[in-house]
Amino acid sequence: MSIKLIENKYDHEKVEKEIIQFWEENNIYEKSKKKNEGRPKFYFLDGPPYVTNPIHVGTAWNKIIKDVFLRYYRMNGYDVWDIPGYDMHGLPIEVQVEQLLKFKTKKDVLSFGVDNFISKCRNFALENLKVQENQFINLGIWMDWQNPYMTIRNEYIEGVWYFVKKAAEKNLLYKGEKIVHWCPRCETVLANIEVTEEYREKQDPSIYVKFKLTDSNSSLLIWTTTPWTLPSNVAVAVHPSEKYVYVKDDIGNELIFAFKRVPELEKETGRKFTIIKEVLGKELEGLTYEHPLSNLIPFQAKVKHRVILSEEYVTMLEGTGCVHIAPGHGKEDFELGKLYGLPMISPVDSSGKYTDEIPIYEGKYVFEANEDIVEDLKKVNALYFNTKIIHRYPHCWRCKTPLILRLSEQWFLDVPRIKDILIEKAKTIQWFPIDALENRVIPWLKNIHEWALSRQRFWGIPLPIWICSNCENVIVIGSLNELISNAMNIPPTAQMDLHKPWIDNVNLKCNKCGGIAKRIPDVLDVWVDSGAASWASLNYPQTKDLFDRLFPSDLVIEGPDQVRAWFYSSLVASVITFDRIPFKRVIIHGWSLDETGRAMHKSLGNVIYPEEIAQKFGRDALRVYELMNTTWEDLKFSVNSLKEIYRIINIVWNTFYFASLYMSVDNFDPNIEVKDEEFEAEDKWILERLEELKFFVNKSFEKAESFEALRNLIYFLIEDVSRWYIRLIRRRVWLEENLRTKIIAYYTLFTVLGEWLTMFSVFAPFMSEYIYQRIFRAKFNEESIHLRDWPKVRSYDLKILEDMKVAREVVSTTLSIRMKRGYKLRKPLYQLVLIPSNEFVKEAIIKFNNIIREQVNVKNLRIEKGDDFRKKAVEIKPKINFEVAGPKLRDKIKELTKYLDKLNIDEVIESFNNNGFYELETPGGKIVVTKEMLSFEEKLKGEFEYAKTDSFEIFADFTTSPELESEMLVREIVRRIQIMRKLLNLNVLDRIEVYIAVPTEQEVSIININLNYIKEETLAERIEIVAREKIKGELVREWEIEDENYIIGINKANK
RNA sequence: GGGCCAGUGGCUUAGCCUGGUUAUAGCGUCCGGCUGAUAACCGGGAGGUCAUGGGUUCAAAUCCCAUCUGGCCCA
Repeated sequence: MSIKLIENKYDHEKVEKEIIQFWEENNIYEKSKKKNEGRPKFYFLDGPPYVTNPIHVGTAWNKIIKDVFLRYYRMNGYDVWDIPGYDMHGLPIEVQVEQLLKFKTKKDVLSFGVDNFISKCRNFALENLKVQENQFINLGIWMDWQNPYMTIRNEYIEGVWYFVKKAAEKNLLYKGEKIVHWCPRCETVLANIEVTEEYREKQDPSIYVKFKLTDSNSSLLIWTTTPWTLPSNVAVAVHPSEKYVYVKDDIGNELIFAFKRVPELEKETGRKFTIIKEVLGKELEGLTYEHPLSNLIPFQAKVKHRVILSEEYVTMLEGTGCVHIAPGHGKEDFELGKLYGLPMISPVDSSGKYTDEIPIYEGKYVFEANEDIVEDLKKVNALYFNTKIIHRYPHCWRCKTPLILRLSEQWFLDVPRIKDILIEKAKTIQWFPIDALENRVIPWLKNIHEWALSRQRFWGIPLPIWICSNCENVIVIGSLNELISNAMNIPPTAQMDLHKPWIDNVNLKCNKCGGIAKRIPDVLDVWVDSGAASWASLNYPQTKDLFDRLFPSDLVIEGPDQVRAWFYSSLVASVITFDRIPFKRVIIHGWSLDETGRAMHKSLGNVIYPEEIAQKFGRDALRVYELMNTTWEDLKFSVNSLKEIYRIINIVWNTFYFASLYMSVDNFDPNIEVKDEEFEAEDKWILERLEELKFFVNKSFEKAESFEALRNLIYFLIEDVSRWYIRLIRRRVWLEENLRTKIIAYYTLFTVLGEWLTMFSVFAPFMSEYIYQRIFRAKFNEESIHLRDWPKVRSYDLKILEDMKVAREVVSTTLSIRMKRGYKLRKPLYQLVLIPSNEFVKEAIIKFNNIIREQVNVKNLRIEKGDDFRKKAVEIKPKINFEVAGPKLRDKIKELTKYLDKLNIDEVIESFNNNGFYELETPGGKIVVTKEMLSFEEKLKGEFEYAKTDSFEIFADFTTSPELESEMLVREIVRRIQIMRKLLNLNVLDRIEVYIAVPTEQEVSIININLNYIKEETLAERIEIVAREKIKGELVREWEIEDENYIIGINKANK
């Protein structure tokens, strides 16, 4: 196989189209897996994306990071388990399906038929899965797309059941009455973590209400923003150690509230309060009051309303310091209710409407009832002040309905009981970034509450709990086998599907009394599904071999929101089920924001989809752009920055184009044998530099810092290969014959680029493959770059790396000196004198003196000691201090001025140092010049320029000569011919004929002397110097060189 | 209300853990140069209250405290 030419312009569309097809037709992904079968395992666990919306660039970033690590481990010889997963149950899908079907309530679902609804949900999930799957594949993400895990499959459901069963065995599963966040539209409980998603602005009444004491004219003043909870009020809480006041306002009301709230209340209500009496909160305990609506609400007549104490829940920061307590509709209220044995009243049904317990409001939606209640309070003169407030209030995260708090019976997981174990286990997981454990994970775990597992919905994993209708025995099922062996009846279904409604028809035989046990109708919180992924995705407990081989996962990678979500649910589930951690290593990546730093939201209209970017700039550019970002910092997605990356990728491409151009033209055979001593200094350097790079890249991957690896790779290619190494080997590459040194340069470049590309392929798999196929297949056996092994690292020579740094510094410093002087690079510099600051620098300069000489175009390079050379280059010029010398020398000063330039400075200085003065002999007599009369200025001699760095000083000697001038002229002419070759679009190998008309005879001889050089440089067969009117050629051009006129004509030579 | 992360020229960013000459680089901009990779490349200039205010220290972008802005999380 030979090295093929790649296009001179990077065309991402062509590249990616071809490579996608290539991978598919040749099953490259499958081969990359097969290669490592039976070798050490690497179990990657995909955090399943939820299958509703198409992915955006943030979701893409997540999978792209995963892809990089998967490729890295595959290339390092691991047998990588890489199935993707999808989270497919839950309320979000139900809500979207309901919207499609135009359903308004849960009853609509029931009348539509649960089986029909379930099948709609399943199809919806599967369709969305397909959309996302195609998007992922399209980005070049290599996962086992043929075998994804889906939370809706029977085997997966069993895995989740297994967890519930274990929880039950450990007595962590219990049924309890709790105040829960409830969505009145979806008619189900929501878990805490679902609620915090959606705090949004809502306008509510803000009312102050008088609760008149039973045996006094005074009223407790309470404040609430939820009037609809007032019918359920049974108590008022006050702070025991805060001061409370009895006041009279300017219209005769007698009120009781916290002293600290007086100023705020005066401001808000516009009333003036006169304090009558002060008491401590605890003195109010036990006072009884009348519920203002007791006439309208039958059960309120029976309640004994009283004042209770709470340090914890009474704040002086808002309200009145007298807190309305409704244990059926508030978490704190509920806690206090239990403590004081208060009645738990919750006259609101699952759809958020009042029940018949309150006949006058029966059937009314609570938020709509607010106004009625306010009116009714007004009627009985209990409403003290009424206004509106806009505050943050929880809403249903899917349907955006405001939530209510409601007492309800649910199944809970007693997580707080295993809190300490969870924290201990979390500490044995390796978290990236390392601060995440202390700063995010542990604080979250310290703060956990019980977990409400049950949902009163349809599209979810059925809770595997059966209750005996006879003896109320609770049976929890942990697998399909267990279900079958305990079932009284398995409904005949062609396809057994563990979802509702099928499962609801399975009755079990009670293992205590033999009675009939029926399943509770609830499904599981969808967060439980993914929490079991670490084993359910391996079909455990249905089959055991995968689990035994793989569990626990070696790596998971997700966003910061998963600390409280998936990382948490996985930890809880795994610890409960196996007493083991679910994964050993966690990488937490940042959040994707738009260019201005705002989170991407559909509603903000700032969502960017990967397809748009891929189409414009290519998948590799998107990947490289996202992967360059520090993984655990937020990614501000900016198209402008992405364009920069696109440019970088172009340089990468260009570098490979350069290689492919010359190697293919020269038919370079990369399979040659090369001996160590054949390498030139720059070859040795780049090869050592490559080793250093490999070392850095590996180290970065060990620290999970793939972004550092990538930055190092790109820096190396641009800075060291493209801008330096290739510049150094140019002359060797232009050599016409297949000289050994040229072959060695090719060999070196081939080696470096080959290893580099292999590492780069995990980041930019498409272009890497494309280039590999054309250039590197000529040597490497692997059918695809992705079947290659990760390059091996050896120890490397640091000294040569340091030496080259010195050489590069010399070159750039000298170029900058030339620039200052306006001295063209084409014009050779006479001499460069370097004064190294130490031995090490000196050695480096000697080692790379050829490179330096060539790069700065200098004839002589000398190394000198500083002081010696300074004398030659620096001129010391005396200056007369007229204000000192004038008065003393008077008219003789003219004489001194005349002789000033002729003074022997060394003599003068010596005399000054010895005597303090100098005697100047002039025809007009002696002049005594004192030290004070002269000052000295150090000045570089005209032909010198000077520069200094930490490592060396440079004197550049710009002395010119006819030889240097002619050399420049020759190079100028060569350059003009080269431009003309380009204009004629000639191939690098095409030969030409040249005709030149020059201004004077002098140039004729210069050109004649250098004829061979010009021929070689320009591939000219013939050069003729002719008169201006005799110029011919396909292209004729007039040129100005050093203000003189030349005419050049060129022709493609006949073969 | 609480916790965590970030704030560095017009833009994107390195450095911060482990304090130490003149704060990194790219883009953009201005000037110049090179070029057998040629719609690539190189050199130089201008451009900075290192978010703000305190503190520790001989010395702070870096460590500590407070504040502001944005993000994430919790209540």
